[in-house]
Amino acid sequence: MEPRAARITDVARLAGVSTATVSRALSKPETVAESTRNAVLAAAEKTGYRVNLSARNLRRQRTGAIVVLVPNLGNPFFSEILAGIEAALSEADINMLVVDTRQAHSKPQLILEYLHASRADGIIALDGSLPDEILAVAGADTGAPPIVFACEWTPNGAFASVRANNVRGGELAIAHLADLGHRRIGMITGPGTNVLTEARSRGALSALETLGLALDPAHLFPGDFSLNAGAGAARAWLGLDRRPTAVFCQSDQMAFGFISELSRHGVSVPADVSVVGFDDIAIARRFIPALTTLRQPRERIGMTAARLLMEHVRTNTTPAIETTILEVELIRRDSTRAPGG
Amino acid sequence: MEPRAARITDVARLAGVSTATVSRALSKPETVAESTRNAVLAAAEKTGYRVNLSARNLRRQRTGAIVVLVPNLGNPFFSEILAGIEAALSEADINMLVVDTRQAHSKPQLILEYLHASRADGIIALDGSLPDEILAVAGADTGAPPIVFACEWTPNGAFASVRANNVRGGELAIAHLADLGHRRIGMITGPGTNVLTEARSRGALSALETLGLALDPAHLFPGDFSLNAGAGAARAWLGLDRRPTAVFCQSDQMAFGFISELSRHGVSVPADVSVVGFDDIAIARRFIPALTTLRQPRERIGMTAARLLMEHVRTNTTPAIETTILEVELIRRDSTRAPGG
DNA sequence: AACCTTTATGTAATCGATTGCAGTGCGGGA
DNA sequence: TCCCGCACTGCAATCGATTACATAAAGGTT
Repeated sequence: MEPRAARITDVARLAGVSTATVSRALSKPETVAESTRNAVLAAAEKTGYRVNLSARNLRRQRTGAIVVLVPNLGNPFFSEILAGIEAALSEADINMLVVDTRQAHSKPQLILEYLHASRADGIIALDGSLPDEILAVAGADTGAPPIVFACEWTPNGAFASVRANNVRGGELAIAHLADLGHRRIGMITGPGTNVLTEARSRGALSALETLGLALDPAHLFPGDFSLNAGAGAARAWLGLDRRPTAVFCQSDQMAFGFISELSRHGVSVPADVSVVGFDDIAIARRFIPALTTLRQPRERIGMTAARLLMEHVRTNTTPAIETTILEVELIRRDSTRAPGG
Repeated sequence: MEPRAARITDVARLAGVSTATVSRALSKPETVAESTRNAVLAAAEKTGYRVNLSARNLRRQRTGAIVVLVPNLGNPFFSEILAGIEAALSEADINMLVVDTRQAHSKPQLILEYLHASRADGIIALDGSLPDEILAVAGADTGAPPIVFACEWTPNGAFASVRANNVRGGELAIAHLADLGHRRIGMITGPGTNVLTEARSRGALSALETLGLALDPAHLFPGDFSLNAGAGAARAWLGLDRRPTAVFCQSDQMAFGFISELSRHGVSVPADVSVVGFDDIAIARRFIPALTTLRQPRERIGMTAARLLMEHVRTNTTPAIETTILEVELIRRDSTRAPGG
């Protein structure tokens, strides 16, 4: 047996009322008489009625979903942000659609599909480097759904965003190393065009300047946040005559790659070189050595972005270009110590 | 200016045809005359028309989305599976809804909402321990959407699933350690009720038996796949008189926790004890020491599950209770060596 | 008693696209 | 010339729920 799914008319008939009353009894219970409400609820229960969302959404002109644009779903860095977003959305009974934007540059059409009110009520972008083509559509007040950036943001600053205080993170990393007595400090950066790279670098450079320390260009290792980039930087470090005694890695992943590759060449952290990471991903406290790093509240960033977006969805407004900055925290562990120890 | 979004009637008017023709020109182009088709496409382009999905879905009686039930979105283990699912779905222009099931036991109603045809055309469950209440509904042929399990599965085996050969993984882990000369082999398991725990343990135990080795109950450390569980097992290991010379950890995370905690107590891997993990997550090759582990093709598991599900969605059939098993591979790295070396 | 509120419910239009069925016009075969 | 079939296209019903508006009944006021 496979009975057709119950519709609102079935419930109405069984309860002896009109469909309008059923609809009201379920979504605005206080507007119908108690006896009627009970009859409707009983009938709904009996028939196993569940509202048809396509019909509701069509009528209400909304979708009940927001989409999250993730630069690379396979990267575990994003999972906690997603968890935060999901937690906030599920409270409000809103669905989370997840889309990987790896193809965004080759096939922007694919992503553009989502920037449309009939797909989603709003958008959270975790990817600051979406092609201009897409940003233009998202920014125009052509009825595209509201958009909020989380963690990353766009260089032109044309959208609301929720993010960590990356500049401060860069400052704290350098200040910590300098406190320990380091004077020759290197840095492994993210991708050159990335906004996080720029912010963390700016913080680090300004701290160095304040301290009267210069950054030797040979001690600046360009990376891309990945394990392999860290390993590559390690090989560059090994090739130097005058090596930095400490290195600020702009992501934990790069720190792991760096330490790991050094270890293979018999160089030990923190004995031979101190390392600071960024992110405080779960494994950081269990790496060997446990990694000193900057914690950014990824789950909270996700939740905050989701709440901000929902607010705009609810009030049907374009998000003001506001930037919410959440603080980072230096977590001291075992990968840093005084130089030459 | 915010012009109302173009509807199909707008396109029809501009192209001088009926809405029926517009609809056909867009979704079954070969059924309309070429000249008409061009006129429609031009009109669609000019008006910026995008089909309204709620309306289409209502009429077509489908949702164009499948939902993925994730036990804990914050756990990075799942991100690669999600990436695989997303890749397969996006090819077919199907959306991926992600839902965290952490609350499934306390509020099964919340998850039940999704087991309904008006929410999603199908379901992929990454969580083998959904409450019976939910499984009953999913299994009944009450019009609930088809469901496929990925990575995990249900103990009663009542659903189709795609998974790694966990039993074989357990066997390979033990065989590898025995090959190296280990005779006293311990094991850190996952949660007692988990199907993965059962399968991996079964493989390990049968391999031990084949080799004529027994598992000392004191060498069986109950865990839960987490970093902390591994650390806890390390403390138990340290407390033993006769310690195993090798330990098979049923997840990489536990292996990291185990190695890390041992390291804090001056015990070194693999010099003092060999360790095999399970999963081959990205960091495994960069841990210190690089982790010997069993690779399971997580992305491929995700893709395969998604394709299987889509097939059933397309043909509108309940998935036969078929089990697709993908092979695991032993990756030899530096955390294992001959005992007493 | 007449009139006004308030509360509860029903009627029917509406959201936007799809598709079964019916028509139209044209070309070819008998 | 007549008829049939084919290729297109249009008409209008349909998917299922929501909600503006109308109506009815009950209660309150003067």
